[in-house]
Amino acid sequence: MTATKQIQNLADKTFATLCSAIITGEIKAGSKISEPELSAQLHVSRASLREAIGRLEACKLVTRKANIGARVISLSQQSLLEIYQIREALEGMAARQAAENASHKEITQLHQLLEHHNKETQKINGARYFQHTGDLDFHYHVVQCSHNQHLINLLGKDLYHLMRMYRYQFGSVSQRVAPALEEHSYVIHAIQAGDGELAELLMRNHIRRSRDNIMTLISEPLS
Amino acid sequence: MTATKQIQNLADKTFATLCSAIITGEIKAGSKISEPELSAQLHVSRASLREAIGRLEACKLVTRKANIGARVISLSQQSLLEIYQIREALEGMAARQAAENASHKEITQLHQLLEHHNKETQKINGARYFQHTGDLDFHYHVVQCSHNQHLINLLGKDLYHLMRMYRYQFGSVSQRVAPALEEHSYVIHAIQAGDGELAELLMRNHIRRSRDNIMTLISEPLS
DNA sequence: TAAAACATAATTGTCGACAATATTTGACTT
DNA sequence: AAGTCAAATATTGTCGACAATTATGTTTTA
Repeated sequence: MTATKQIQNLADKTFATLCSAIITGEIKAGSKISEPELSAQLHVSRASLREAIGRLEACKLVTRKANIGARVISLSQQSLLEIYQIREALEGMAARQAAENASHKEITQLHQLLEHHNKETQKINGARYFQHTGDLDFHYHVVQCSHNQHLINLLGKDLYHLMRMYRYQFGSVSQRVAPALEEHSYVIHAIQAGDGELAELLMRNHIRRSRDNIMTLISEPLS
Repeated sequence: MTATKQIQNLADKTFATLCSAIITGEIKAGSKISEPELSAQLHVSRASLREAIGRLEACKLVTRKANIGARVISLSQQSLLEIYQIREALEGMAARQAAENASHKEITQLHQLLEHHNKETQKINGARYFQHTGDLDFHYHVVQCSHNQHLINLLGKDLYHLMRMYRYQFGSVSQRVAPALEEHSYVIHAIQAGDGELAELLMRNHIRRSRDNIMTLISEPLS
């Protein structure tokens, strides 16, 4: 899909490893990160490890205190709410700019993506598939269409990991797969029509509904 | 004003030093960063320096390529435009949440800040003062009032330095100090009234006007 | 003369060791 | 027995050195 990962240094690989481990919960949320322990476990020097930890801090997956060390962030409903509010603002703007800047080719790809997701969700376990990759995929592509490089970096590199972490660890499979897909369709049509104002409005509504859904699921744990 | 800077390690200090140097243009935009040179100049080991550079990368002041090194970002009109668009979305949301969450005390402080800025701009060179610190100050405080910690970090720690860099190096003194102060006043009143919808709208308009002003000044350099 | 290939120099990446700080352990006092 | 202080231990911060990669400059060749 995207360009193949170019050669990367040890710190990059270590960052990728830790990133997955934190997102999936293999390294527990709220736990302390021990440099000697991890450095031995990953067969990496502390220097490379520390650089990796620095990047984890940059994308908000860990917090660091001087002379004390790094901790994986703790998940909370409040924090998740804040992230959704930021996404509403940022992805709303992304949708607006996508309507202004997306090429014909990109719009075609958006339609294809939507169709692909529709087919996938008809299969068994489609809901889960959609929840874990499909939805983020759609949002990712809309952001790309904005052609706003700062926005792409902010959402794609900084907030993306956080969102995935919450999906993995908080993530009950959503009951609103069908409505979400329909809302995606509306957004795409507004983008295709070049109506930035409408695209922003629809995207914001979509994210707000998604947020409300998650929040009620969390505050009333049913299982 | 804010809490006094607590004890910090060498990497922190080095980051602060480089941050200023880059923002003010002492280290020229687009120039390459030589680790041996800087490490000797600042009397700091390369390890500490590299950690500082990592943080510069995190707040987008430098870009890094594997095995090649770090470069200070290049300033461009396009990039500045993108930053303003992100600020419009993010600070609009901040104003909305400030209207919902700000305490009476914080609102009083906003009024005091506005009054202070009004007085300052009546003095000689007030326009320059306002341009370089006052305006950012107001926006900073509104963001604080949102009580959204993620938003505060994103705007305050990540985007703040970038904005200052553009102000310093692109920054002709604005001709719209008075209108800007008036717009600030409107935003504060909406926040005080608890009208989030209006506060967001007013803040977005304010930032958009500020953006348009800068953009025309840049594309028609008058001096 | 221009371009390719090689050798040299400089820069970034990686590592282990030492110093400074924080945490734990344990003895001692009240 | 509980609390406090001090020594001991472990963790983070900092450094200089070596390895790998990239940039430079020279020579060789078409």
